[in-house]
Amino acid sequence: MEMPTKTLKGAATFKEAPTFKDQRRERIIQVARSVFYEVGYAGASMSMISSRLGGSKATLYAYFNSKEDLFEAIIREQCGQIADLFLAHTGTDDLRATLAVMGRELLTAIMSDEAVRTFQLIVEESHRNPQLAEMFHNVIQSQGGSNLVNLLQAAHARGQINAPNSQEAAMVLKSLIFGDCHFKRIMNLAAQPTEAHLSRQVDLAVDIFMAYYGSKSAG
Amino acid sequence: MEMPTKTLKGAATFKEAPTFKDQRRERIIQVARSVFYEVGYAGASMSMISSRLGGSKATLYAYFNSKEDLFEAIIREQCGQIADLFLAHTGTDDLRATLAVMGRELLTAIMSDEAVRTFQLIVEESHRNPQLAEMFHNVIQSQGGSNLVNLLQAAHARGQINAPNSQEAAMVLKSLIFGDCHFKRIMNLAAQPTEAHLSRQVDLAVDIFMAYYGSKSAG
DNA sequence: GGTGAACCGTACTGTACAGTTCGGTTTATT
DNA sequence: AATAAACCGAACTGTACAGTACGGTTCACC
Repeated sequence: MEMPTKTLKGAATFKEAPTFKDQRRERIIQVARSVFYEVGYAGASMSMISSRLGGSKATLYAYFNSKEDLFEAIIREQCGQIADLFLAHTGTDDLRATLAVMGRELLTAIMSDEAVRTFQLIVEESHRNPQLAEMFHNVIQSQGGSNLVNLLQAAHARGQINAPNSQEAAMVLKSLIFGDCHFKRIMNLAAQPTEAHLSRQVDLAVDIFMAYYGSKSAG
Repeated sequence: MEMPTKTLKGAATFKEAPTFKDQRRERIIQVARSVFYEVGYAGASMSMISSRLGGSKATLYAYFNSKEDLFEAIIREQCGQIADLFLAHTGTDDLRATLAVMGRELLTAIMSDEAVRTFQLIVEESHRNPQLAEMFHNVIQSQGGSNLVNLLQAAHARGQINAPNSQEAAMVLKSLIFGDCHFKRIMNLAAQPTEAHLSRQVDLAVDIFMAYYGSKSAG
């Protein structure tokens, strides 16, 4: 069903073809995303999407079998973009600095307009489509979190902190970093935080974290 | 428009009448709530509600002018019920114990099935109806939170903790108490926590909180 | 310059919904 | 028993939607 062998688009036969219809697919996702993000899943209609797209509804259905399919593709793509925000970190000797950097990264990612709206839509659809929630959580947990777990584990082994349960310690740090920003943001009760607010939040989180795990014997 | 003077229902003229139609109104809210909670706002229909209620749709509209009205009444009532879960607390000398008790109360309330579902519905509707989000947040913040702020303020004044910014300290404690339970719960990725898990979470939160604010100079 | 796939526009099918209307019926107050 | 309010059931209005059908059109490739 998918283009067997076929020289295409002038550009010779690279392994990664320039994609005749992948481009269109990408554009559909872009447009549909903006519609879903404006009016929510239930509020959006395929007619609205196709009209804003410019083409016909039939074309839309040639790329996606259903509204649900399209929505899923959008969330999937968005999760990928959020995951890309998390860089790989190797711990340095300055643990506090490393945690602060990772914390800023995490908080910035999760508080971005796109991530917040994605989260809201996932919550809205979490009954009909629980896999989306799992996927999103994996992005935050694994991409943004297992980094953290590994780092804390290493720091524990090095004796920089006393955190035998690195999973739990990572959870604590994440909770401190999020603060109540995220909670409020999800309800549209707060705008994207300023750089200053963000820094304050992360620094406080690291301070508190280190006060507990830094030196004394813990749990 | 509302029953001028009228002896009613056998029961004599108390100030708080036994309510001929308030009972029915209450029952409508009950039924509608269960429907909204099962299928969400968009997924629910007034026909479904009235049929499950037993009466006719016209009766339903005699009590509530619109679907939106009905939904709002439900959320409002639910917020009231959640607020009722928070008791008044006067600080004792044992600060840790007091914090643990309040923490358990807060976590139990916010992690209950009803509170979680209410939160999800509010998120779903937060674009169309931002006041609901505000109301919900007020319940958590003011009922469950200003207690905490006052208590921490008093503890600071008494020298039990060093937290000049009691607002911020309360935020920190709340974040620690919530942990990642709430985050996961909202996405339907976790069930109601067990008593043991709940206790562990709160005790850890209080430990970390006191490690930072308990003795040394902070912020 | 001809073949076929992708596309367009538009109209259609069938369904579902919010909210209304209305004639008949119960129920409670006098 | 008489009066009026509340209620029932069921049909109805108008709208909006997901998804399909189809004849005509572009456009890439041979």
